[in-house]
Parts: sequence; C-alpha cells; structure tokens
Amino acid sequence: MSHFGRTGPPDITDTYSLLVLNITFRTTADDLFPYFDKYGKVVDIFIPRNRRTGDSRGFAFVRYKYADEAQKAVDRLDGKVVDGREITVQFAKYGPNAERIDKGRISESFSKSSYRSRSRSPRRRYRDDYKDRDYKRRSRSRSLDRYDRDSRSRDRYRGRDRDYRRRSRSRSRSDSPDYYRGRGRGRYDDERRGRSRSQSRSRSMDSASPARRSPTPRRSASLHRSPSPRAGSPDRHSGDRRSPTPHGVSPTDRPADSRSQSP
DNA sequence: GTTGAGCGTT
Repeated sequence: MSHFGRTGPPDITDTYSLLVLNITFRTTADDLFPYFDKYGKVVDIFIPRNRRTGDSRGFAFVRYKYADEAQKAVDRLDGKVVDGREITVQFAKYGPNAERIDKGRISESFSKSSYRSRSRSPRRRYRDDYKDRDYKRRSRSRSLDRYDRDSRSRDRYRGRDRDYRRRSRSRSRSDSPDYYRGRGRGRYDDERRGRSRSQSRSRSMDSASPARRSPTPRRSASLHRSPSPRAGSPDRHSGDRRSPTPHGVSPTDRPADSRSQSP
C-alpha cells in the first residue's frame, strides 16, 4: 500500500489515471493516498521525481479502478488544499507508454484507423522542448538555432509560455546563465549540465572567438572597489572618512556629492 | 533550506 510506484505499474489496462498538479515538493504518494482513497479505490499512485536528486517534480499520478470514482475525485479534490498547497486534479491525457488515454482510461488497444488526428498536443511539447532547446543550443551553432526557432514557430505557443521562453533565452545569452539557476528549474539541471559538459569542447570550437574574450576588466575593478572597501583600514574609528579613499574611488567620481555634504 | 509550469516508473 505504501509502495506506490516502487515496483512499477501493476496493471494500467483497466485503470483510470488522474494527474495531480500543483502539489508541494514534499508531498508523497502516501500523503495523497488518503485524500484520493476516500473517494474511490486507488490502484496506484506514482510521483515522478528526479532520478538523481530524488526530489518530487511537483505533480503526481493517481490511478483509480473505476471512472466514476475518478471523476468524483477530480470534482472533489480539484482545488483542494493539500499540505498547504492547492492541488489540481484532472484526467491524465498521456500514458506512460506514450499511448493515448481516453477520459483518463488507458486504452492501448486503440487503432490508428479509428482516430488519426484528433488534436495536436500543444502541452506535450513543453517537456520535450526544454530538453531539446538546451541540447540543441549547446551542440548546434547559432545558425541552426535560429532555424529551429523558426521551425517551431509554426506551432504558435500560448501567450505567457512563449514570452517566458523567449525571455529566458534572451537573458541567458546576453545577461548571464545564472538566471536559470536562480529561477529554479533545477529539476533538470542535472541533464543540462551533463550535456553542456560533454559539448563544452564542441561549443568552444564553434565559437572560435579567441580575441572576443574581454570580460571588461575595467568594470570589474570598479565593481570590486565599491563593495569591498576593506583595502582601506578596518579601524576607521578616527572619524576621518576621507582617509580610506586615497586613490580615485572611480572614474566617475561625484564631486557634486562631496561638495553637497560639506557646505 | 529555496523553486511552481506541467503529463509517468518496472
């Protein structure tokens, strides 16, 4: 009972999968079990998590034995506050075997002749995208990158998603890749890092810009001086604030300021 | 210790 997802999928042919989103990163299958078990027979609960860190991704899959129970759970647990977070319960659309799911029910016996193109899955590209995006960006050169972006442009993303994607890209290239780490997305950082390390060499060769490596030492020096005035004297009890600044503080000193405070 | 859009393992 407490070993949900430990031994793999038991029987997914006659089970209805529910996708639980917006759950806390600390919520486990056992924590969700009582919530869903109250509304029906829960066959299995699986929470995808990082293979390396082992942290939950923030969503879980709950499999019910009957559709009516699953439906009830969705209606009752959707929007329910669990562990201090409002969870989102809905029928799963995609199966573990990349099979199509009908109303949460995993139907592996679906024939291609039955339904050919019902509706393209716009959200499925999300996960596949972030991976492909990083991978291609590092392994391929800039030209291909643009081509890729154009190619996928045809799909037309949703408003906020597209913006988020574009912004990150822009910032990461012009500002600093730290944005990614600071933002959080560490769930797949391991994968990203592994790839980048391997492709590190390739990327260098592609760039081929030896004389283009100028981290602007002048600006660096200025920055270091400002926040670290330790070069002066730790014991400035003398009260003489002019002492610790014998040299030019910065190329853009502010005489007006000095004058202002000493009429 | 943090994060927060989304669809899954033996």
